[in-house]
Amino acid sequence: MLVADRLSPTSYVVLGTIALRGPSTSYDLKRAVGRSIGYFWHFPHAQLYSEPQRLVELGLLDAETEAQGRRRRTFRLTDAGLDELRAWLAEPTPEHFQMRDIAELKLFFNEVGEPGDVARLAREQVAAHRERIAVYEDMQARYADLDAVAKRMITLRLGLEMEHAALRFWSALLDEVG
Amino acid sequence: MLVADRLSPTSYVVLGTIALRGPSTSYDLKRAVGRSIGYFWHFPHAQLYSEPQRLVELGLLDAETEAQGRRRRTFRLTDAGLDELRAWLAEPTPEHFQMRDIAELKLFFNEVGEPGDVARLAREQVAAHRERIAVYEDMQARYADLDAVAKRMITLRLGLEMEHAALRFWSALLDEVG
DNA sequence: CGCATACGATCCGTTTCGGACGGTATGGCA
DNA sequence: TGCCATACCGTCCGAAACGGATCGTATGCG
Repeated sequence: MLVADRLSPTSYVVLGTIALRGPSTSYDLKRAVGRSIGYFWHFPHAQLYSEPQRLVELGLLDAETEAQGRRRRTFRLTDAGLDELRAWLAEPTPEHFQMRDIAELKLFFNEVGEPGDVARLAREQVAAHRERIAVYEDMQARYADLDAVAKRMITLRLGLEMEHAALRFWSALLDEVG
Repeated sequence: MLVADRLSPTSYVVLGTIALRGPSTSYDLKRAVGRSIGYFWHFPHAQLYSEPQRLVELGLLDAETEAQGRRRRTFRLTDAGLDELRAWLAEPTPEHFQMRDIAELKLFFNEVGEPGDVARLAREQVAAHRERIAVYEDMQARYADLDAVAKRMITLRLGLEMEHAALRFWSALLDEVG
């Protein structure tokens, strides 16, 4: 069995984050993911504890446990791990993105609800997307000139495009239904 | 324990789809979801067989089994089920939408890859989003004047906004690195 | 009549999920 | 110095989600 067959997107998040930050504990990963990828890829933290262990067993990471104190486990990329990550970056991406938007679901079923529901929903969504846009713009402003992270920050532009698209849609809908 | 606490978005997809189409078998649900919600909310078909049964136990659906032949089970909404659905439609939606976009993940980690990777990725994504836009536009054209489904088709507009946003982003990126 | 194909349903092992919990270090204050 | 509050850090576990494999049933066609 190919190693790559045993890997999920989660695996690559772990490999990639360690590649970017250097040797990391699970807690480091948790915080790093929370501040970055977490915004566009939902992630239960428990995975950041189990997944690295799996990757060690597959030979893509190795681990070192602190001698005393908390006995934190620090994971670092092996050569095989880096190769695997690079291969993944180079290969085609057949899956289309997936969305999970409760609001869109509610909108789809709006016929069943009360007349006012759609307007309330739209108002809420407008507010939520505005808020998120503010967060992204703030991040962009704070990191814009840090060369070290500039290349990662490009995903923020995609996030902003998406948020603006959603905002446009819900605003227009709100105009229509009042 | 409140009934609503035992419900997931999946539950509302089932309740909502039955509300829109009337009494349905699991297979009906599977096809209906595949043609509509499936485009913006990923769904393993097995759930459409287990979830209705759960909802029967919660009193939100009731079921009738064909006497002979395939003994299909047809599910219909109970009053409690309709109330539950309506309550959900009326209540606030605190969660922000979630995306899962492998391409965005790869872009975030692009520093680790080869220089050409980003351009290849962008080219792929441009093609994929163009294709999806064509599908949506086709659906829109075909159903535009069917009053029966017009209200649901509004979610298509949101889907199109999202796809165009993604397309804009990847096209611009391609211009920059391509 | 027999076979190919689409229809319809279920099973089951694996992975994900997320919330709850429990232990550990640190700094401040009494 | 000892205690407490708080942040830090890690794990567990039941419940869903997942998806692929499988299996019976009807239908149409040669």
